[in-house]
Amino acid sequence: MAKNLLIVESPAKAKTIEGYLGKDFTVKSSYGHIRDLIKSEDAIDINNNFSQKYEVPADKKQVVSELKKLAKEADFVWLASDEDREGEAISWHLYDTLSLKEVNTRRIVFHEITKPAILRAIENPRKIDYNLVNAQQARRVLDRLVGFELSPVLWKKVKPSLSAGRVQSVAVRLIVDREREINKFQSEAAYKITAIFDKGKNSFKADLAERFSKQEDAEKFLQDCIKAIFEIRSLETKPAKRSPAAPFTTSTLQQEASRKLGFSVSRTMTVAQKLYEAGNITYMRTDSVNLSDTAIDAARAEIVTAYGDKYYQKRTYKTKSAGAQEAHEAIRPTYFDKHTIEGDSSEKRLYELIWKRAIASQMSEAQFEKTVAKISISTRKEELTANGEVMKFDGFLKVYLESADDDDEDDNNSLDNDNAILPPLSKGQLLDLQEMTAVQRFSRPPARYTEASLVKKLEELGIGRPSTYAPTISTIQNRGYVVKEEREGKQRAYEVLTLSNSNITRETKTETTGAERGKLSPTDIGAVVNDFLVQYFNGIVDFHFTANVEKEFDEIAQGLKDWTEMIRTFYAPFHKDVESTIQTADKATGERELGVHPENGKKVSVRIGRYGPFVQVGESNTDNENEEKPLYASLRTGQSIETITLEEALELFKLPKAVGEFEGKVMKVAIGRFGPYISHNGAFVSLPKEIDPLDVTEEQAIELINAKRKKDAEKLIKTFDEDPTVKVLNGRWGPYIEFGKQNVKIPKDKDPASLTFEECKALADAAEKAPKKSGRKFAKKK
DNA sequence: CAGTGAGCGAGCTTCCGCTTGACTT
Repeated sequence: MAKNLLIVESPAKAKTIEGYLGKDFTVKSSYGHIRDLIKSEDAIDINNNFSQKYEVPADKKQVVSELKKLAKEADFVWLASDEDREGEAISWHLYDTLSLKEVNTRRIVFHEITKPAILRAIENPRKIDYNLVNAQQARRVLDRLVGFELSPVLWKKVKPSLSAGRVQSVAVRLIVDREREINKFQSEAAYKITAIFDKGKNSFKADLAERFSKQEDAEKFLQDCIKAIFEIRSLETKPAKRSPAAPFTTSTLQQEASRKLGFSVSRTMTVAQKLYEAGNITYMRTDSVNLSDTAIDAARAEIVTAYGDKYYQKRTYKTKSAGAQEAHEAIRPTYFDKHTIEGDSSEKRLYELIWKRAIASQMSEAQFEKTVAKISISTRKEELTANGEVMKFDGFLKVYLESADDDDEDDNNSLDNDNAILPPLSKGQLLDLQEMTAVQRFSRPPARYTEASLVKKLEELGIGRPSTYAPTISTIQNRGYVVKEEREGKQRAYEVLTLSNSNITRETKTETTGAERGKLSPTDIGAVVNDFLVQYFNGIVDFHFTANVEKEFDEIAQGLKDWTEMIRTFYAPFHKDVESTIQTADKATGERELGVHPENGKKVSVRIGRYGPFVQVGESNTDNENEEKPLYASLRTGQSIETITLEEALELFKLPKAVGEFEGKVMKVAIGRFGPYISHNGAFVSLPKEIDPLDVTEEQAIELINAKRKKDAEKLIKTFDEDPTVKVLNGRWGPYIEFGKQNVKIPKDKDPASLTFEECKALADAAEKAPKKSGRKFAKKK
């Protein structure tokens, strides 16, 4: 039996370290935290210095008992969890739960998984740092108190099962605020002037910094240019340079994989996890941009061999994010000489991205020569500007260029042609105008957040951690606060004036604007919950709340502050707010009056109900028995109680409507949870997007029903005489049986075409009896 | 899933941060 037990957080790390340490060491993993606060409300005793009740969750029992057994047999136990607040707490929980003794327990830390770093750590053991543990307890207790006191307020005042927390509620707030900025935004149009000078390969572009908001001013400008003389008044050339970006952290990896590979934040993490477990990259949940010395050496060797000395530039990076705890290295390839890896295409692509970014981070800067030519116009006081850029040395750009977010590229400034190459020019040179255009451009509203740009923002605010960015984004979507949507763009007309051959022509063109994919927008419930929290708990959803408490956690970690004192100071007023809100606040429904019905003069209003947002026509609580009951209609997907108009709301009452008959049964069009559909004789057919549910014709409906039947028939493998509702079908994941409301997968060793009814029944019964594994948390209510 | 919205009340929901699989009609 090994004399030493060393415990780290991650099993992949354990494997690597075991290789470095030889047979005197058994290296095991705790799989993260092994204990947590008990689930019930009495986990924290408010009246007894916030003392906590912990338990080992069911899925950690096995890990703990194995570690306990090994710890008993070992001479020394080395606690090697990460060197940050959470890691220190993990060590303490291990110490406590495994009943370790101080004499044979060692706490060690390292920031990189390299042999020298591990050996150095083993030579420098220390004791558990209880200040750091206390800081973690403060963090844990604060989050529990906030989450478990705020959420029930929402259950009472908004809707059951909702949630609020220090991190998620701010994430939702960012998205709600952004949506309102967009709704409020008034687009302004202005004419942008661009000129093309000279011919053939000498031709180049120049533009005007000023824009004209009135068409007649733009036209006047072009008019003035017909007879003008264009002369280069000044010519300035200066060197410019560009430096590589730091190697990836979790957040920057998520952003770049989203922009360059189109990965969602959670997909990036799943793929990165595979790369990590296969030993191809370092740990993927990190806030550090630091590379180990061995990594820098390996990168240098790689760069010098592949590109030569002058491409190498040793660089060290400093983190910019406020809350960084830097327990790990930056994300980098384990071996820089491994250019490609085994794996599926997403693993290969993500690895390539990581490899390039890490390599580029140790390369020399790219050098440019920037030229700015100012061109005077004899008939006007304004000047045109031509920008040119020539790359003198590519440097790091040989391997990697960081891309920018949508909202970074700004077509409102006049520098969007600064990558162009200018022909040889000289001061005083006269230019020959080929063409000049005045194009109507519109100012753009702020961009909606993508998952990745939300992560970026949260990181800037110091909210959330590398391990929680992806889960937080899932949470706010699962709670129904936020949706990720595709938005179709709208057509917009714009004017183009062209001056060519001393002649000005005018043309109206159209462009698509506002088309978006994968952007986050708030739901009505998200907005109502947000407004409620902002009104009654502004301190908690304040963007700086986390940053402020983090400062206090740091003081606790340094031993300068008592953690119970900090929590007490926070909790007293917070709890008072909770109590008074429960007492005084009205139920939040987001109710908004749209006006009165044009025909019967009844009040039309929208609000959130048990089943989501809806319109109501007429008063609900009438004292008069004789008065008619109000009418209700649900809003459609994409509509919001905040922006819906009276006209749109009244449209909703036109459905469901009968569109005709088919095979002696009525066909009805209605809007369901998944969009507009036709119902006919107990069957349902979704309407394609391009058909407006309000003007579906009888012919269209019949056609759609027949198309659906045909498609279903293609999926069908067989049916049975015993029970025609039981079907064997070909699905997206292979063949399955539809047995009543149950879908049962057919095992690979069975041929779907030759299944008998009895076999199907047996498979369905077996699936029914099989214990429902709780992978998903969407427990269906009866 | 497939057009619901009264009011009452039992019993449920909920946080953030460490980890990895199990899961997907």
